[in-house]
Amino acid sequence: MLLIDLARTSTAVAADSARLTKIGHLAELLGRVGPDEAEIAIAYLSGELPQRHIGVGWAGLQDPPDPRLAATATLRQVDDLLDRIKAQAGPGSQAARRSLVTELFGALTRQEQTFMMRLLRSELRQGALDGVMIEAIAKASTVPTAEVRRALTLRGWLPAVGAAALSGGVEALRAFHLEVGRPVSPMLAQSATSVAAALGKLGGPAAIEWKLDGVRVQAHRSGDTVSVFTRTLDDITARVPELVEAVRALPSQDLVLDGEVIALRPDGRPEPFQITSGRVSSRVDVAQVRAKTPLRVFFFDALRVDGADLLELPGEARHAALAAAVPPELVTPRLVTDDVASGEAFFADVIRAGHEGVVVKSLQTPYAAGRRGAGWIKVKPRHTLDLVVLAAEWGSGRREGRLSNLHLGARDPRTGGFVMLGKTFKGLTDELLAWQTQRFLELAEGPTDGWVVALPPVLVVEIAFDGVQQSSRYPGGMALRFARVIRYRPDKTADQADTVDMVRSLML
DNA sequence: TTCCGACAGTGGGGTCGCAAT
DNA sequence: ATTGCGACCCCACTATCGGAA
Repeated sequence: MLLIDLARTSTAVAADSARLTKIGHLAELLGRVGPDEAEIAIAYLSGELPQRHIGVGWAGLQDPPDPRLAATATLRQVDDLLDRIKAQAGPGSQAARRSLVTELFGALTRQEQTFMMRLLRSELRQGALDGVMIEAIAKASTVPTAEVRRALTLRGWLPAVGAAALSGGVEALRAFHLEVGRPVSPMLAQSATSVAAALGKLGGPAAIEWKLDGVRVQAHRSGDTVSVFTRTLDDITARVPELVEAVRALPSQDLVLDGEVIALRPDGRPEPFQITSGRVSSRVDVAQVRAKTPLRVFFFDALRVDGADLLELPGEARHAALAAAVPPELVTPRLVTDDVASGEAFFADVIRAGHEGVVVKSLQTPYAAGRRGAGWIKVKPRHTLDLVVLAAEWGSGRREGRLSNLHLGARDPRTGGFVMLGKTFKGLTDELLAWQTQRFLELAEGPTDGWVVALPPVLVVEIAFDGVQQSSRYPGGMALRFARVIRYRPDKTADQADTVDMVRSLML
């Protein structure tokens, strides 16, 4: 199949906002693709690459060569070239990559170039990714959607699942099963603003667990072989030897466990996320960083114990299996209750202990891998500050032509100026985007660089955030974590905005 | 007819490791 | 040694479609 077929389908998918129409276009194409190119087609049209990553990003895609007029590139040819790009390593690899990228784009028409550019930048913008592709695969292979989802849960990679469905139907999908050593898409949580709200959503007794501010891990054990995977299914076994040892020391020889690793201080309080993240990211001299920053693991779910797949079991049964397989010091602390007051008290204790929050979990729901299932609801405390808008950046995609990303500053009483603490684009409605674009342009002073519009510090905006972290990027040495807009504060002037000292007092 | 679950899109800060300068 | 870049950790929120209620 030719790349132009995919590019045309992508254009058609993007052209109509109706999901059923998108599914129709995608299914039509999947009906035409040969078995040897099905994985490539599914990957590209759901916004990913069979190679996952090829070491080329935004900077490596500048200045493509002139497009060709005739479309001749096949999926197989493009895939081979991406393989070669990914394979480059060592001195001279950047130049080699650049030259191969030029070769690739030089073989494409304008429409194909646009498609490839978006794909490689992870900005497909056709209103269809995995979720829509799942439906298209089901339609093209006349298989129930639930069967595709089930297989994806267990295999973790849609192109492989889709190719199987297209060539072998339901039978081929049924052949996918939980395999020790191959990661499962982890179950995700929804959010609520309070424990009471979370309990209300679930109705009835629920488990309230510590939410640790660390890195999600999925540990697999088969005999002496232990593998550890992240939320995105990357293998980090070599970086977390303490976890490998802990799992190997368990009596059970056959395990798949879900949990979190985190660096704790000697007094048991958590290190800032930056410390845990840095430790888990380190690949060189692991023994050395381990001695300095040991990791602890806390498991909260069991997907397999001693030959039994537990995914379909209710949460409480899975937890019972976990508690039987793992000693209590490796299990995430929890409270099972339907009493709002004791739940809120538990939450307050967790926050006092320095942790991120809690996850309220249904006792009934199965492990809904890869989806933000309604069975898990996270609750975190929310801080707010009144900050001053210092500048704004032009948005892209559906925010093109709108001033979107706000630069936020706190008042510095010593200088009378403002200290930037970070940016945010979150929490803005279309209406607010339109309003602020107009208002900012009225206020803007002086020329802009076409990207950032500087503003006089007069507008006050209420910002929610999860915490203050150390920063080497911003002049105050601190930045807000997960900042989002709550509302503008027209009732406040800039000299009533919160101060850097107040922000600094939150950084502990 | 209204409600709501799921999805896609739009980006945020920080860290590490590698290649280039 | 320092800088630029890609990849990955953590992530919040709104708009939209279409099935559920």
